Amino acid sequence: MARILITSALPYINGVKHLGNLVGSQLPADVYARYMRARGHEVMFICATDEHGTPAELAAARAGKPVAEYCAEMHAVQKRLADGFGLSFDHFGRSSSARNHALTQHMARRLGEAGLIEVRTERQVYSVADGRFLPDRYIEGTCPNCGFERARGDQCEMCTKQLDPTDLINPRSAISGSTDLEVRETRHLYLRQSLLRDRLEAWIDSKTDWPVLTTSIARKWLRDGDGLQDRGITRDLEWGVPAQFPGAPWSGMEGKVFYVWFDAPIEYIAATAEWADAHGHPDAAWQRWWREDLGAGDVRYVQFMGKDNVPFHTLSFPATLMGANHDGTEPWKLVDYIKSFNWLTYEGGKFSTSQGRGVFMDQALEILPSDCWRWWLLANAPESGDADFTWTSFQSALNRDLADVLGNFVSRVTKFCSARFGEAVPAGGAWTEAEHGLARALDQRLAAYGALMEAMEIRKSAAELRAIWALGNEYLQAAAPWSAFKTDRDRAACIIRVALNLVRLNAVLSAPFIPATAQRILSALGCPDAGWPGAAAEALAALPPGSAFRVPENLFEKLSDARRAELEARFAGG
RNA sequence: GGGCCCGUAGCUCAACGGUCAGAGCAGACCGCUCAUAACGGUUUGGUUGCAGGUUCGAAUCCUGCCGGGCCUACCA
Repeated sequence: MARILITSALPYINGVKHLGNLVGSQLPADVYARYMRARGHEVMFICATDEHGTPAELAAARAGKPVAEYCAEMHAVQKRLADGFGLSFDHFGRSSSARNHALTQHMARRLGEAGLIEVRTERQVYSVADGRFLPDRYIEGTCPNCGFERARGDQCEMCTKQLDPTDLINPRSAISGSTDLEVRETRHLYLRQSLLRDRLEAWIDSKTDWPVLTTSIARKWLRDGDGLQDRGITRDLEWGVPAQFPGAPWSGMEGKVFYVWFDAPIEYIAATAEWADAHGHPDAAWQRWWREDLGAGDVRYVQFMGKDNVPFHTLSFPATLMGANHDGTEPWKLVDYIKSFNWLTYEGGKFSTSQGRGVFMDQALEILPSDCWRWWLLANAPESGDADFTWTSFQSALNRDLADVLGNFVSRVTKFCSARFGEAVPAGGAWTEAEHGLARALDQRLAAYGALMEAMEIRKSAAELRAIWALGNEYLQAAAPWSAFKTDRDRAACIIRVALNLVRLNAVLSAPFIPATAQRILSALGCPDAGWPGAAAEALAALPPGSAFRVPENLFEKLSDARRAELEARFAGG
């Protein structure tokens, strides 16, 4: 039995996430976690809301609420949606938790003691009307290069020129529109990650099995220009982890908080501590996942994220953990494998909150059960390149894969048995070559499925799973119990007994992808407790003759053309 | 500007130096009738974006070009 630590990128707090966000980290992480648990491994699956930063403060202001209250509410919303999608986090924490405050400050102090933090004075744009410093992209003005009037302070979207906010002509606050801006001096803490450049590069180089997408982004940052740049890790904001605290090896940081990207990854650790607290466990319970000197030596740590998160997870966060262990007394667990994803687009374009374009998590659950979404999203996860959500593709996956191939198989087997033998696994008959052939085919596919799941090949795993579902229909067609029943009742009983067991096996194997449906099947079969199969021949005999079942309601309702067209129109945005 | 990824059957993708380039969907034909008119089988369909090069052999490696996407460090 292995011990596997899994973290999914933290969803940002300022609103409900769309399907692309879901499939970019949390959903595939969930599949992996469920699979590993099913294989009997000890799993710790952690996620949390990422609650700090300028957008959170602005969203709270727009909602007319104190930011703490806003975040608490949005956390509850995201928690409810995560539950709705069956995301099986061991803990869904909050980056604003007391645990994260303490741990972030602890890490910062350790980095300070290691000489990896320095105070720098810089000049930033301050908006008097908004009462806050403005990040570059929150300043708008006319592009000095092309004359575009709504250029952002970091870059002009029209001519793509990189800008400095002070380059803009007629600059104004993107928040309030105020032109009452001034450049003020402010002091910030910088993480001197450039000092760790060589160690980070050696560490990245040692990860020969990582996806190209992951390592190429990391190398780009390590080598681009003058190499890895130091990074400001504080901001002039109200809401966050205070950068000045008792024991801090610096002064003058009053009124400032740590940068959201500094404290967010630390929340992976803090959320595990939150988990321990919630279950009344001592610190040792979470430390054995995160500290190599306290039991994490045999942990395999896997992170799931969208490609935009890669620089922070391959460089800044490892630099933080390496630096915090400068004297060898705090060996924090570094990530062993990073699974990164491309983007999901919507009908050929981008998801857009402002335009109401694309499907968001709350809307999805109102339309159809979570497993329908899980299945399409996972079977089409953006692994090798961006993937595109279309209603046509979604309809096909739902109607063909789920309703016809899987759902109808369960239906035809249970109904046939119910009508001919009653609602219990029938006895009689012995295996023939047809059953042995089925078992051999299953063994092969099971091995392939397992290998793909171990490798986190999500799409390929889904395709293999679908092929396993199809084996049931092929077997029934070849064995034809409806014919056998007329001449050889025992033969038909044997076929249906095997088929009912295959229904059970399908439920077990499908659980990582469509957990709710798997549970419905298993409970209909009266065996909610189902272990991962070994040899197919044994798995096909797990339900003994006489064991009672009931015919479940149809597992999946199909999506009609009319309904599809209606949904297409509803979410087209614009 | 620089960097990275992608471009394979009508559609979505697989194959990552080696038997006729595969699968699902869509299309055609045949079969079955237990089942959500569901299922099974057969089959049509590709000068692998373009042009060169390396190699006994290239979708796969190299060069250039065309097209699409992403990143480029104060959004997260």
